[in-house]
Amino acid sequence: MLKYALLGFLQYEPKTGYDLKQTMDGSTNHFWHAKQSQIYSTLKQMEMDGLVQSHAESQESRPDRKVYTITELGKSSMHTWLQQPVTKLETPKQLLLLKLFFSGNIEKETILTQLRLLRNLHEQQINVYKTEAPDFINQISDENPELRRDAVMWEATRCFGEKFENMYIDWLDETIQMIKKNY
Amino acid sequence: MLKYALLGFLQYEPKTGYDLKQTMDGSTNHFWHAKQSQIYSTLKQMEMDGLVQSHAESQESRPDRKVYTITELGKSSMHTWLQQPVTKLETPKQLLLLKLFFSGNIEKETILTQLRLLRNLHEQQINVYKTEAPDFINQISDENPELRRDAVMWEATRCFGEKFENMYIDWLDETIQMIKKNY
DNA sequence: GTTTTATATATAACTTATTATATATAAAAG
DNA sequence: CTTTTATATATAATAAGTTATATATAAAAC
Repeated sequence: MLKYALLGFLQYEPKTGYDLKQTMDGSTNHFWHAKQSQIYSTLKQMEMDGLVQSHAESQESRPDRKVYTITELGKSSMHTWLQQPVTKLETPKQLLLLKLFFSGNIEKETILTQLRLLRNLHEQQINVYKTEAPDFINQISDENPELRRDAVMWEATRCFGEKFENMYIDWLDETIQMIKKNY
Repeated sequence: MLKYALLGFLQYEPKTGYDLKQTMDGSTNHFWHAKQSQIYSTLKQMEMDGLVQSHAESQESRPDRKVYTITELGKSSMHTWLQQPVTKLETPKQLLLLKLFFSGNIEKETILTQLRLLRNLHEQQINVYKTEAPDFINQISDENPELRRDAVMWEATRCFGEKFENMYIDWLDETIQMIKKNY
């Protein structure tokens, strides 16, 4: 599926693997991420499949930039994918839940410490969604009115992140209380 | 990480790869899943690493059962893992959010149809958490009082699933309204 | 002035996960 | 009585993802 994320960004403008990594880290990271090495090898595969085309751009004092441009095949392939609905529930892997599931004979305080540590991490993440993210979206949609519809979608994914983190913290608080009582 | 899921179940009793697949499908599936082939190859690797030991059990009219038993090394390895806290936020991949993020020039009705379809799937899943899952947990913890603490943990993961699905449906409803208005 | 960080690209080795396929039998369904 | 489903085990081929490493330069920090 990574190829669709890359095609998605290349629809706006040509980019290098490096650019794509930076862009993903700053936007889709909370629901789609990839390592640099995976982006490079996926781009290579995508060029072989005719979805993108690369050309070298020389720079004065840096190595050449290998800039990828989306092809017509890439555009139609992306469009087709976007039309298709998600027909199966996703059950993403959650390390914390796996650990908790088997923690029936772990000391009470060890578990509580783990849950409180995780609560801090999630609280930090909420602030990212509440401040950084909306600024970024408002800025883009003010400066580029033609991206208004895109910005609606970006805002929807930001909302999801915020809701998810709030739900997660609620659950952590309930679980901490539950373990205090019943354990 | 799959090995810890397998070790976790083998702590209760020896099982075959087939058993483990059935058990996972019926319990950890919403936060940890694996294909049969992955379970078989992971068990093989785990035996080489000394975490489990297998023995053949012959059956009258079926192929032999290859039953895996957890070793002392497996038990201590599992215990060590359970003590370690989760120190990084997980950002699980979500196909629907990726698709939505790039749906800025997809027809309104196409997106709304996709979101409504997904809403149905999540509503079905809520019922699983609200009925099937708690029954299973109550039954086990009544019949096996020594598993009371385990059942507390299982209930915590079930709660997460229920909360997650409720949050997801709320978000879908809000997003559907938002797209109706702003698109 | 030396170290660190950022820019920019890329590969090798490895781990993890998925899809497809193979064998074999018995019970249940049509 | 034929097909399908369930039980039970397993491998091959492929795809996806991670970790570690390599090269090269310039700007910024210490």
